[in-house]
Amino acid sequence: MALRNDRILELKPVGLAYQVAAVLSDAILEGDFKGGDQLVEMDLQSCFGISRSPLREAFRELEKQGLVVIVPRKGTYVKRITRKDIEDYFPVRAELEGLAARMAAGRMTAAVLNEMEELLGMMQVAVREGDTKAYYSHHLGFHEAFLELAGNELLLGLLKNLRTQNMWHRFSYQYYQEDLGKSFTPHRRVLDLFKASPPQPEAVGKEVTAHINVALNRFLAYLDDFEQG
Amino acid sequence: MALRNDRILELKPVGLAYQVAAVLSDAILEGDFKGGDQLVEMDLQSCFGISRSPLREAFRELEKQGLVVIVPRKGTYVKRITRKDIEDYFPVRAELEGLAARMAAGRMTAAVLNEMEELLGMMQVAVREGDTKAYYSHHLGFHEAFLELAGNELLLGLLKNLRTQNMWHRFSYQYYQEDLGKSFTPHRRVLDLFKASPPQPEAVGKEVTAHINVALNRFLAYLDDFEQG
DNA sequence: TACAATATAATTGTCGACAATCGACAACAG
DNA sequence: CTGTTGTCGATTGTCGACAATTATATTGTA
Repeated sequence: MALRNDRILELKPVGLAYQVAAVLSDAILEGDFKGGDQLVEMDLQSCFGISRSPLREAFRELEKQGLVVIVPRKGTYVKRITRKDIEDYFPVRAELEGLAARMAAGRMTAAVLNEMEELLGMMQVAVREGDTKAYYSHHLGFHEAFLELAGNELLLGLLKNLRTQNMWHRFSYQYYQEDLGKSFTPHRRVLDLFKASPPQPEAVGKEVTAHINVALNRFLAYLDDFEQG
Repeated sequence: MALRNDRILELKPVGLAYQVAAVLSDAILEGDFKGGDQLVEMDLQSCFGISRSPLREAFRELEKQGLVVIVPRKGTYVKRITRKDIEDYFPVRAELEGLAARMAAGRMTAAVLNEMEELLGMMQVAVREGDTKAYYSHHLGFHEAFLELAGNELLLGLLKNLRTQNMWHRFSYQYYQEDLGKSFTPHRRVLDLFKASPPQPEAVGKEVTAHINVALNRFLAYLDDFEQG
């Protein structure tokens, strides 16, 4: 059998529902739909050229990600991001990432430390070059490095969901530039604490939690300007 | 307007999907389905006398609650509860409830204190009478009292989901009796700390977190006996 | 018998149509 | 003019049938 598995392009991942969910998720994250907009099944059906069944399943998927709310017999609406949502979000994420950091501190390895050091370096470069996209990407990797090390699947899943929403917040408010670089130093501190020997779980956890709560304050300050100015 | 808000009797919740989801949820919690069992659409369809569409939506609902896992093109399976699931679960819940307690401590009211005191009293009665069901119910109320007071919707939602899984664990292992009463004293301490003036958020948070992690150890000890003996 | 290829059955994925429900507006009674 | 009731259009909820995929059984061959 020569040439047997060359999906050149368009390899179907699985199921229309998941593909549609992915597309809609991106669309929402990019701001193609505004908060409060109703996702009308008939419209999207003709738009995608598919039936309503996979669409409805895609809606359920989006609801799981917290991007929409499904109101029975009314419809599916893009979730509105309020200030309170953001105020609620950060403390929860701060606490969970702090927990993850504590757990990771006890099992830190040289390999992961190197990986984080490398990512931190790339973050610094991204700051110098003003490349917000790259900064965010490496920033993401930095956090994921110790989250996975923590080895708690439930925790990992929760934080993944939360991260989606965080990305959404940032997109929604074009907060990128303001944040760029401001969070570099705290990450440096976190990594240094991870290097401590013997491990200092409590200190690392505190630092991570604090760093995220500081990010909340920066975000809220930005929101104040945004709302008033 | 005389008689304006008395729903006399249960007018239809909404939608077959939600009703089915509720029934299946109870069935899983009660152990009518074992972990790993496949929920076959055709079977349940004829069982409930409905179509497959609402069933599939109900599956998505159950997945959101963490009771099943949906494997594309394979099927929907009742989640297997492993020891690691439990080990992962408690620290996360402990951390989040600790956070909720800290937040609630700052806004505690006499009304809520009284409510918690009353619930604690009923828990004690339940212990004396060996009424596990009542104990669990009041225990639930005790926790919910300060969770709601925290005023963080996201946190409340996450913990509600987690609680469902906790209930499931207990059901799965018939852990009820062992636990009965063992957790009474810690709750007494938590409530006393909530009464402190000025409020001591850190102390309350620590106590709550610790109390839940102790519960984990009790559960794991029980599991050891269960597995070996 | 062991193993591979094929045929068959079981199960999920998708579709188009019909029914139930909701919101808005019009018609009507007071 | 105001409040209630009825009708209509729009949208979601449900259904039964068909297509695609996966799992199982059967057959053929060494």
